[in-house]
Formats: sequence, C-alpha cells, structure tokens
Amino acid sequence: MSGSGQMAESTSGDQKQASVSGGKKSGDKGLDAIYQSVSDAIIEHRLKPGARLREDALADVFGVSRTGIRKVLQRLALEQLVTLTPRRGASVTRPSVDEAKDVFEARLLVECALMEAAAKRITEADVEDLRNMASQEQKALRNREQQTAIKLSAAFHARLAELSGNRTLAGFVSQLCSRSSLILAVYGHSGHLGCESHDHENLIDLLATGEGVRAGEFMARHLKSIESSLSIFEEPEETPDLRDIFALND
Amino acid sequence: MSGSGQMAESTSGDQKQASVSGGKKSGDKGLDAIYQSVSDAIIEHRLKPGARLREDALADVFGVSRTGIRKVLQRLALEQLVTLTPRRGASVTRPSVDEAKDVFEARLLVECALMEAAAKRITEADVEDLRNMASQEQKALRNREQQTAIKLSAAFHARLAELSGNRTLAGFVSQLCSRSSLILAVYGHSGHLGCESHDHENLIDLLATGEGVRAGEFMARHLKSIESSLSIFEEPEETPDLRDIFALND
DNA sequence: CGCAGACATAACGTATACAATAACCGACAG
DNA sequence: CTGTCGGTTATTGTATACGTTATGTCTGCG
Repeated sequence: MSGSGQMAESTSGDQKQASVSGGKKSGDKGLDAIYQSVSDAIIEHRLKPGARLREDALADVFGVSRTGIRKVLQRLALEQLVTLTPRRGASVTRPSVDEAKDVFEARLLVECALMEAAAKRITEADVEDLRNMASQEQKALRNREQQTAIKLSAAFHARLAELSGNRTLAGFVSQLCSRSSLILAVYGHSGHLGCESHDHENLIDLLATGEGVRAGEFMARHLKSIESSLSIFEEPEETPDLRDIFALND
Repeated sequence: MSGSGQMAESTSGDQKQASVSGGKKSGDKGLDAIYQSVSDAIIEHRLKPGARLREDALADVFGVSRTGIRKVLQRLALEQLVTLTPRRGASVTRPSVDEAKDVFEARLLVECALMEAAAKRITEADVEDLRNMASQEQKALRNREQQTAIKLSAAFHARLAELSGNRTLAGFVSQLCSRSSLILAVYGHSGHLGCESHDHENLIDLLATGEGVRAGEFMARHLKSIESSLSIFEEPEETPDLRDIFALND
C-alpha cells in the first residue's frame, strides 16, 4: 500500500462536476493517501521511533513535491506521531516515559468512561463489525504478523470509541491509540504484544449484552495490563537532556 | 491586530514579528506568533464564526507569504477552529449542534476527572496564579470586555487542566476550551457570558484545600450551567442540510 | 599526531510563480 | 422578462527555486 495510491492526473476528459451532492470532503487529492501510508507505516513499526523522515526522500517516493510532504508531516506532528525539529527535519517520535504515562492515563480515563455510552448505542451491525476486527487481529497474531496486529488493535480501540457517538472524544482516542502503538514499539517487549489475550472478545460480549459499567471496568483492567506489560525505564539517551545534566540555563 | 507580542517559547530565542522579506535573523519562524494572533482573534470573537480567512489577505496583514499562512491555517483546522473547504478557502468554524454537545460532554468527562489530580498537585504558586487569572477575568467582566473575558475564561480552564500534570490531557482540554469559545459565540446569548458568577473563585478554594472530589463535582455543575445557558437550537441555515431535508442518499 | 577552523554539501524554511477550479457576471435566446 | 450558457476573475493547490543553516570532512598548524 505504500508508494502507489495516488490518482493519476491524466486528463480524464469528461470529469464534470457530479459533486454537487456527492463526495463528502474528497478535496484532498492524494495527500490523505500519503498521510495514511506514512501513518500506517509508523503504527506498524515499519518506521521505527527515531527514524528520520527526509522531505526529499518522501517526496521522491510518493511522487509529489515537498510542499505536500510538508503538509503531511505537519499533520503527523500535530498528532504527535512525528517530531519536527526546527532545522533538522522530521523523525518518528520517540515517546518519553512521561508521555507514555500520560497517554495511558488519558486512555484509562476516556476509554473506560466511553464504554457506558457505547453499550447503550451499540447495534447488531456494530457487534458484527467488532467481532470481525477482533478475529482479524487474532489471525494476525497467530501468523506472527505483529505489525498488522498492532495496527488492528489500535483500530479496534478507536472503533470502540466511535460507538459512543462523540466524535470529538473518538478522535482523541484514535490519536491516543496511535501514540500507544509508538509506546509499544519503544517500551514493549519484542514478541509480546499488549492485547494478546482474548480481552477484545470479552469486551465485545459485555457491550453486546449492554453491561456498560462492567465493560468500563474490564477496559480499565485491559489497559492497565497493557501498561504494566511495558518496561518503562529511563532512557539513557535523550537529546535534550544535556541542559538538564549540566544545569546550563537556556 | 498585527504585531501583538506573545509569550516566547523557551526553545530558542524570541522573535518579535515577521519581518519583511529579506533577512530573518531569528531563524526560528515567527509563524507561532501569527498562529497565536489568529487564534486569539477567533477566541475573542473578533473573527466571528463563518468569517472567511483569505490566504492573500492574511499574508498581506502579517507580512509573510501564503506558505506560512497555509501552515497556520492548517494547524487551526486540525484544532477545529477553522474549517478548510477544498476549493473555497478557510473560514472560522461554525460549530454544529452535535459538535457543541460533544465538546461539552468531553469537557464534562475530562475536566472533572482532572480536578482530583489537580487538587493533589497544586502548589501555592499555582493558587496565586489562578487567583490572579480569576481576578483579571472578573475585572474584564465588570468592564464589559466580553471578548477579553471569554479568552481569560478559556485560559483559566486550560490552566486548571495543566495542574493535573498530564500534558496530553491538558492539551486536549485546551482545545476543547477554544472550541467552547466558538460555541459561545454561536449559541450564547449576547451580554450573558458563561462563567459569569464566581464559580472560578470557588473552584480555586476547593482545590487549595485539597478537596479534589468536591472540586470535580463543582466543575460538573459549572460546566452544566454553562451548557444549559446556551440556546442550542437547530440552525435553519446549514449548507449540507439539504440532503437531510430532501432525504437524498449520498 | 591531534585539534581547530573553514569549506563544501545537503537538507530545511520561505517565497514566488504557475495552473486549475469554482464563483460571479453578462449576454443571448426563448 | 426569464433562464441558461459562456466568459472572466478571483482564490486556492501545487511545484519549483532560492536562501539559510547545520553537519561532516578536509586541511593546516601547533
């Protein structure tokens, strides 16, 4: 999915405006696709934390100019997936220990609270969809496709949050899940994914039976178990530590 | 509105304003200052919802080229303060009824929960600072400077969230407060500001005495009273409503 | 032989130029 | 008089070019 995925701007001729009542916001031509590709690559750990993302290289790969790449990079930076250093370019964010703690604290607070609303609003189709996602995730895990599993797990949690009907909070959770994927990459043990057990299936069961409170409690345990499975140690190598170490004023 | 000095980031130096084309010795871009100016103007309702933000006009006003303006606009768009319509440019977001509901629901969930952590971590200096902010807000209200009061109110809530120590959630609350300011502009009664009473002072008292739970409950009442003071009615004029009205499938 | 300073290179930041598209207005026909 | 079609204009989207800065290397001097 990387590389291709941009519509060719060949003269389509009779592309009249049938968009009076058609597309939602399909204005972004190929930039959204590029964003998705890069985002997926980061979430799937194909781009590891600390990897440098040169604008020229990305522009070359995706066949657009640096202008578009900069837009994508900026969006990723606002979502905290990449870090933009003033004169040094972009790199995949390496979450700090504090960031990791904050992210999981936020998830604990928001995702659990959202379960009650989700339980009230969930439909049969939603349950079907969620079971499908969970099954795909399990399959990926069995096939040792950790990258895919991580992405699917994040998508599952994001989908869950969407059920609440609150788009604002759902978007926030989606961001948190993406960042969690980065945290997994840095502080997680290789070969030991967070959502390894059948927690997601259990979660679906609770929601399907309308047990919102129980689902929230279960989600709390689920997230705590993920967090505790991480080995959050202070990293010896942190670039801006120098000032701290030597107590130099800025 | 041009040339309003903002707080300088601690990262590297300070930049007064965007200088004319030529040597920018500051190196670091002054785009953050432009962002702050536009953001403040929106939050203070000097730019009202629906107002169009032409790139050329902004570029001319701030003395930079459209490139920088686009970056600022995009950031504002990701924070939902401006809406970017594909070929029509940027305009100040006019929050829908659903958005307003979502935002206040999110604030209710997050801000209240954060009060407990804030009560545990608050320091004397924080209390001093908060009282100062609340006093400024009251002064602005007495002087009928609604614009300033609205901005200060949003800043107060954002500052409160910062006390929790969770930067991720604090940033989220800050966004929600900015959006709330927009909601106030659309659905609030003129001459009747949300945080009119002395709720903020009471909130500080509760936090200063370590009553986190009480503070959370008070915050809940506070936010609900703001929300209920709004007149959230269905807007008769919503561009995409046509599909809804005529039940045209997409 | 080691360090320091300068130069070259490469990557980012900004501006400008070009192209595409949608809105607006005028003209013409029914 | 009205509706529709075509042209014009204005504004955004994209690309490219240029300037700035940081980094790495090379050379000269101690």
